[in-house]
Amino acid sequence: MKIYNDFKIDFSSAVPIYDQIKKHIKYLVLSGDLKENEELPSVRKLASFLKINPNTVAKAYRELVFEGVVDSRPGKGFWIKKRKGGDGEKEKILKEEFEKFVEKAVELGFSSKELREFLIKFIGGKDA
Amino acid sequence: MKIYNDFKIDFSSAVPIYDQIKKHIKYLVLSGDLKENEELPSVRKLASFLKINPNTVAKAYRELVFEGVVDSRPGKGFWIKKRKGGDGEKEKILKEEFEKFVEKAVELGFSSKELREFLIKFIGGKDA
DNA sequence: TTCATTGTATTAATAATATAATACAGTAAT
DNA sequence: ATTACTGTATTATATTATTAATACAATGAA
Repeated sequence: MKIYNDFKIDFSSAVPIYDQIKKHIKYLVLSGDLKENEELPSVRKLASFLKINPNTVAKAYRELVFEGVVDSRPGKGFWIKKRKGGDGEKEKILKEEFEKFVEKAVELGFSSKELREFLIKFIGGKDA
Repeated sequence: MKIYNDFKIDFSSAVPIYDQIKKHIKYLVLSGDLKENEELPSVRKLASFLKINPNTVAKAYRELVFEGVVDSRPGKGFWIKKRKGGDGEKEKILKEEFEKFVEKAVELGFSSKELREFLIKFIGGKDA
Protein backbone atom coordinates (compact mmCIF):
# COMPACT_ATOMS: atom_id res chain seq x y z
CA MET A 1 0.00 0.00 0.00
CA LYS A 2 1.34 3.35 -1.16
CA ILE A 3 0.76 5.06 2.13
CA TYR A 4 3.45 3.06 3.87
CA ASN A 5 6.25 4.09 1.51
CA ASP A 6 8.73 6.33 3.27
CA PHE A 7 6.23 7.05 5.97
CA LYS A 8 8.09 7.61 9.18
CA ILE A 9 7.19 9.75 12.13
CA ASP A 10 9.75 12.26 13.28
CA PHE A 11 9.36 12.06 17.03
CA SER A 12 11.82 14.86 17.64
CA SER A 13 9.89 17.24 15.43
CA ALA A 14 7.88 20.12 16.82
CA VAL A 15 5.09 19.31 14.43
CA PRO A 16 2.59 17.03 16.14
CA ILE A 17 2.34 13.39 15.09
CA TYR A 18 -1.29 13.66 14.00
CA ASP A 19 -0.30 16.60 11.83
CA GLN A 20 2.53 14.69 10.20
CA ILE A 21 0.00 12.00 9.32
CA LYS A 22 -2.46 14.52 7.89
CA LYS A 23 0.20 16.19 5.78
CA HIS A 24 1.50 12.89 4.49
CA ILE A 25 -1.92 11.70 3.38
CA LYS A 26 -2.84 15.04 1.84
CA TYR A 27 0.38 15.03 -0.08
CA LEU A 28 -0.29 11.52 -1.40
CA VAL A 29 -3.78 12.54 -2.46
CA LEU A 30 -2.58 15.62 -4.30
CA SER A 31 0.28 13.78 -5.97
CA GLY A 32 -2.15 11.12 -7.11
CA ASP A 33 -0.50 8.26 -5.22
CA LEU A 34 -3.70 7.83 -3.25
CA LYS A 35 -6.69 7.74 -5.57
CA GLU A 36 -10.34 8.21 -4.82
CA ASN A 37 -12.20 5.26 -3.29
CA GLU A 38 -8.92 3.80 -2.16
CA GLU A 39 -9.07 2.36 1.34
CA LEU A 40 -6.77 3.63 4.05
CA PRO A 41 -5.12 1.34 6.58
CA SER A 42 -7.21 0.97 9.69
CA VAL A 43 -6.56 3.17 12.66
CA ARG A 44 -4.91 0.30 14.52
CA LYS A 45 -2.92 -0.99 11.56
CA LEU A 46 -1.36 2.36 10.78
CA ALA A 47 -0.78 3.00 14.46
CA SER A 48 1.12 -0.23 14.94
CA PHE A 49 3.09 0.37 11.75
CA LEU A 50 4.12 3.83 12.93
CA LYS A 51 4.53 2.62 16.51
CA ILE A 52 2.19 5.19 17.94
CA ASN A 53 -1.11 5.22 19.77
CA PRO A 54 -4.20 4.36 17.67
CA ASN A 55 -5.90 7.43 19.03
CA THR A 56 -3.36 9.64 17.36
CA VAL A 57 -4.15 8.11 13.98
CA ALA A 58 -7.84 8.41 14.75
CA LYS A 59 -7.39 12.10 15.41
CA ALA A 60 -5.61 12.62 12.12
CA TYR A 61 -8.30 10.69 10.23
CA ARG A 62 -11.06 12.56 12.06
CA GLU A 63 -9.66 15.90 10.96
CA LEU A 64 -9.22 14.69 7.41
CA VAL A 65 -12.92 13.76 7.45
CA PHE A 66 -13.73 17.25 8.67
CA GLU A 67 -11.62 18.73 5.90
CA GLY A 68 -13.37 16.62 3.30
CA VAL A 69 -10.35 14.58 2.29
CA VAL A 70 -11.56 11.18 3.45
CA ASP A 71 -14.80 9.45 4.42
CA SER A 72 -15.36 7.20 7.39
CA ARG A 73 -17.61 4.15 7.54
CA PRO A 74 -17.93 3.06 11.15
CA GLY A 75 -17.09 -0.57 11.57
CA LYS A 76 -15.54 -0.72 8.13
CA GLY A 77 -12.78 1.78 7.60
CA PHE A 78 -11.72 4.98 5.89
CA TRP A 79 -11.72 5.76 2.21
CA ILE A 80 -10.29 8.54 0.11
CA LYS A 81 -13.16 10.78 -0.81
CA LYS A 82 -14.00 11.73 -4.36
CA ARG A 83 -12.56 15.19 -5.01
CA LYS A 84 -15.16 17.65 -6.12
CA GLY A 85 -13.33 19.67 -8.69
CA GLY A 86 -10.96 16.96 -9.78
CA ASP A 87 -7.97 18.82 -11.05
CA GLY A 88 -9.70 22.16 -10.55
CA GLU A 89 -9.61 21.49 -6.83
CA LYS A 90 -5.90 22.09 -6.76
CA GLU A 91 -6.35 25.42 -8.48
CA LYS A 92 -9.03 26.37 -5.99
CA ILE A 93 -6.64 25.76 -3.12
CA LEU A 94 -3.91 27.68 -4.90
CA LYS A 95 -6.30 30.55 -5.36
CA GLU A 96 -7.06 30.63 -1.64
CA GLU A 97 -3.38 30.67 -0.82
CA PHE A 98 -2.79 33.42 -3.32
CA GLU A 99 -5.55 35.50 -1.80
CA LYS A 100 -3.90 35.22 1.57
CA PHE A 101 -0.70 36.49 0.02
CA VAL A 102 -2.50 39.43 -1.59
CA GLU A 103 -4.04 40.26 1.77
CA LYS A 104 -0.61 40.43 3.35
CA ALA A 105 0.63 42.66 0.55
CA VAL A 106 -2.24 45.01 1.22
CA GLU A 107 -1.42 45.03 4.92
CA LEU A 108 2.12 45.97 4.02
CA GLY A 109 0.78 48.96 2.17
CA PHE A 110 1.29 47.83 -1.40
CA SER A 111 -1.09 49.22 -3.97
CA SER A 112 -2.56 46.87 -6.53
CA LYS A 113 -0.35 48.54 -9.12
CA GLU A 114 2.78 47.93 -7.08
CA LEU A 115 1.76 44.36 -6.45
CA ARG A 116 1.25 43.77 -10.14
CA GLU A 117 4.71 45.14 -10.84
CA PHE A 118 6.18 42.87 -8.22
CA LEU A 119 4.54 39.84 -9.83
CA ILE A 120 5.53 40.83 -13.34
CA LYS A 121 9.11 41.05 -12.17
CA PHE A 122 8.82 37.50 -10.84
CA ILE A 123 7.19 36.11 -13.95
CA GLY A 124 9.67 37.73 -16.25
CA GLY A 125 12.73 36.84 -14.22
CA LYS A 126 12.08 33.11 -13.84
CA ASP A 127 13.71 30.78 -16.40
CA ALA A 128 11.67 31.17 -19.59
CA MET B 1 0.67 58.23 21.02
CA LYS B 2 -0.16 56.39 17.82
CA ILE B 3 0.22 52.99 19.33
CA TYR B 4 -2.85 53.38 21.49
CA ASN B 5 -5.23 54.03 18.60
CA ASP B 6 -7.65 51.16 18.14
CA PHE B 7 -5.40 48.93 20.13
CA LYS B 8 -7.53 46.42 21.93
CA ILE B 9 -6.73 42.91 23.00
CA ASP B 10 -9.13 40.22 21.89
CA PHE B 11 -9.18 38.00 24.93
CA SER B 12 -11.37 35.42 23.23
CA SER B 13 -8.94 35.01 20.37
CA ALA B 14 -6.79 31.95 19.93
CA VAL B 15 -3.91 34.27 19.10
CA PRO B 16 -1.84 34.81 22.25
CA ILE B 17 -1.88 38.27 23.75
CA TYR B 18 1.86 38.80 23.34
CA ASP B 19 1.46 37.89 19.68
CA GLN B 20 -1.35 40.37 19.19
CA ILE B 21 0.94 43.03 20.58
CA LYS B 22 3.81 42.04 18.30
CA LYS B 23 1.62 42.06 15.24
CA HIS B 24 0.11 45.42 16.10
CA ILE B 25 3.48 47.08 16.53
CA LYS B 26 4.94 45.49 13.42
CA TYR B 27 1.96 46.69 11.45
CA LEU B 28 2.37 50.24 12.74
CA VAL B 29 6.04 50.18 11.84
CA LEU B 30 5.41 48.96 8.33
CA SER B 31 2.57 51.37 7.74
CA GLY B 32 4.76 54.21 8.92
CA ASP B 33 2.63 55.18 11.90
CA LEU B 34 5.52 54.32 14.16
CA LYS B 35 8.71 55.93 12.92
CA GLU B 36 12.29 55.16 13.78
CA ASN B 37 13.63 56.46 17.08
CA GLU B 38 10.10 56.82 18.34
CA GLU B 39 9.70 55.70 21.93
CA LEU B 40 7.27 52.96 22.85
CA PRO B 41 5.13 53.10 25.96
CA SER B 42 6.81 51.43 28.90
CA VAL B 43 6.07 47.84 29.69
CA ARG B 44 3.93 48.85 32.64
CA LYS B 45 2.15 51.70 30.89
CA LEU B 46 1.04 49.60 27.96
CA ALA B 47 0.11 46.76 30.26
CA SER B 48 -2.14 48.91 32.37
CA PHE B 49 -3.67 50.46 29.25
CA LEU B 50 -4.45 47.02 27.82
CA LYS B 51 -5.39 45.70 31.25
CA ILE B 52 -2.95 42.82 31.09
CA ASN B 53 0.10 41.66 32.99
CA PRO B 54 3.28 43.69 32.42
CA ASN B 55 5.16 40.50 31.78
CA THR B 56 3.09 39.82 28.71
CA VAL B 57 4.07 43.16 27.22
CA ALA B 58 7.66 42.48 28.20
CA LYS B 59 7.56 39.20 26.34
CA ALA B 60 6.23 40.87 23.20
CA TYR B 61 8.89 43.60 23.39
CA ARG B 62 11.61 41.05 24.05
CA GLU B 63 10.72 39.13 20.92
CA LEU B 64 10.57 42.33 18.90
CA VAL B 65 14.09 43.07 20.07
CA PHE B 66 15.16 39.61 18.96
CA GLU B 67 13.55 40.20 15.58
CA GLY B 68 15.32 43.50 15.20
CA VAL B 69 12.24 45.68 15.22
CA VAL B 70 12.91 47.60 18.41
CA ASP B 71 15.80 48.37 20.73
CA SER B 72 15.80 48.21 24.50
CA ARG B 73 17.65 50.50 26.86
CA PRO B 74 17.48 49.07 30.37
CA GLY B 75 16.20 51.61 32.83
CA LYS B 76 15.01 53.87 30.02
CA GLY B 77 12.61 52.21 27.64
CA PHE B 78 12.10 50.84 24.17
CA TRP B 79 12.60 52.58 20.86
CA ILE B 80 11.73 51.75 17.31
CA LYS B 81 14.91 50.65 15.64
CA LYS B 82 16.25 52.19 12.48
CA ARG B 83 15.21 49.92 9.61
CA LYS B 84 18.13 48.75 7.54
CA GLY B 85 16.55 48.59 4.14
CA GLY B 86 14.31 51.60 4.52
CA ASP B 87 11.54 51.23 1.98
CA GLY B 88 13.09 48.10 0.49
CA GLU B 89 12.31 46.37 3.75
CA LYS B 90 8.67 46.09 2.83
CA GLU B 91 9.52 44.49 -0.47
CA LYS B 92 11.82 42.06 1.26
CA ILE B 93 8.98 40.92 3.48
CA LEU B 94 6.67 40.67 0.49
CA LYS B 95 9.24 38.53 -1.23
CA GLU B 96 9.41 36.18 1.74
CA GLU B 97 5.65 35.85 1.77
CA PHE B 98 5.61 35.21 -1.93
CA GLU B 99 8.20 32.49 -1.57
CA LYS B 100 6.02 30.75 0.98
CA PHE B 101 3.19 30.87 -1.53
CA VAL B 102 5.37 29.39 -4.26
CA GLU B 103 6.36 26.61 -1.90
CA LYS B 104 2.72 25.74 -1.32
CA ALA B 105 2.10 25.73 -5.05
CA VAL B 106 4.91 23.24 -5.44
CA GLU B 107 3.45 21.09 -2.70
CA LEU B 108 0.18 21.11 -4.56
CA GLY B 109 1.96 19.72 -7.57
CA PHE B 110 2.05 22.80 -9.77
CA SER B 111 4.91 23.08 -12.20
CA SER B 112 6.62 26.42 -12.55
CA LYS B 113 4.99 26.77 -15.95
CA GLU B 114 1.52 26.20 -14.50
CA LEU B 115 2.23 28.63 -11.71
CA ARG B 116 3.29 31.30 -14.16
CA GLU B 117 0.09 30.80 -16.10
CA PHE B 118 -1.91 31.11 -12.92
CA LEU B 119 -0.22 34.40 -12.08
CA ILE B 120 -0.56 35.78 -15.59
CA LYS B 121 -4.27 35.10 -15.40
CA PHE B 122 -4.42 37.10 -12.18
CA ILE B 123 -2.40 40.01 -13.49
CA GLY B 124 -4.38 40.22 -16.68
CA GLY B 125 -7.78 39.87 -15.06
CA LYS B 126 -7.40 42.55 -12.41
CA ASP B 127 -8.74 46.05 -13.26
CA ALA B 128 -6.18 47.62 -15.57
C1' DT C 1 21.22 59.13 48.58
C1' DT C 2 16.40 58.70 47.74
C1' DC C 3 12.77 58.23 44.76
C1' DA C 4 10.16 56.97 40.92
C1' DT C 5 10.69 55.44 36.96
C1' DT C 6 12.55 52.00 33.59
C1' DG C 7 13.83 47.00 31.72
C1' DT C 8 15.09 42.06 33.31
C1' DA C 9 15.08 37.56 35.38
C1' DT C 10 13.12 33.71 38.12
C1' DT C 11 9.62 31.20 39.47
C1' DA C 12 4.84 29.76 39.90
C1' DA C 13 0.16 29.17 38.33
C1' DT C 14 -2.84 28.37 34.58
C1' DA C 15 -4.41 27.06 30.22
C1' DA C 16 -4.03 24.70 26.04
C1' DT C 17 -2.47 20.85 23.41
C1' DA C 18 -0.92 16.26 22.31
C1' DT C 19 -0.82 11.70 23.34
C1' DA C 20 -2.26 7.52 25.66
C1' DA C 21 -5.40 4.14 28.08
C1' DT C 22 -9.58 2.22 28.02
C1' DA C 23 -14.18 1.12 27.09
C1' DC C 24 -17.91 1.26 23.79
C1' DA C 25 -20.36 0.40 19.30
C1' DG C 26 -20.81 -0.85 14.25
C1' DT C 27 -19.94 -4.54 10.49
C1' DA C 28 -19.49 -8.85 8.57
C1' DA C 29 -18.09 -13.54 8.38
C1' DT C 30 -18.51 -18.02 10.61
C1' DA D 1 -24.18 -15.97 18.94
C1' DT D 2 -19.32 -15.67 18.48
C1' DT D 3 -15.30 -13.83 16.71
C1' DA D 4 -12.41 -10.49 14.86
C1' DC D 5 -12.16 -6.95 12.86
C1' DT D 6 -13.65 -1.88 12.23
C1' DG D 7 -14.48 3.39 13.93
C1' DT D 8 -15.88 6.28 18.14
C1' DA D 9 -16.10 8.40 22.61
C1' DT D 10 -14.45 9.37 27.32
C1' DT D 11 -11.14 10.10 30.35
C1' DA D 12 -6.49 10.54 32.08
C1' DT D 13 -1.63 11.82 31.63
C1' DA D 14 2.22 14.37 29.96
C1' DT D 15 4.00 18.18 27.79
C1' DT D 16 4.17 22.72 26.31
C1' DA D 17 2.77 27.45 26.00
C1' DT D 18 0.92 31.35 28.10
C1' DT D 19 0.24 34.36 31.64
C1' DA D 20 0.99 36.05 36.27
C1' DA D 21 3.53 37.13 40.72
C1' DT D 22 7.47 38.74 42.50
C1' DA D 23 11.96 40.29 43.17
C1' DC D 24 16.00 42.41 41.13
C1' DA D 25 18.78 45.94 38.61
C1' DA D 26 19.62 50.17 35.58
C1' DT D 27 18.66 55.19 34.83
C1' DG D 28 18.15 59.81 35.90
C1' DA D 29 16.13 63.53 38.54
C1' DA D 30 15.64 65.82 43.05
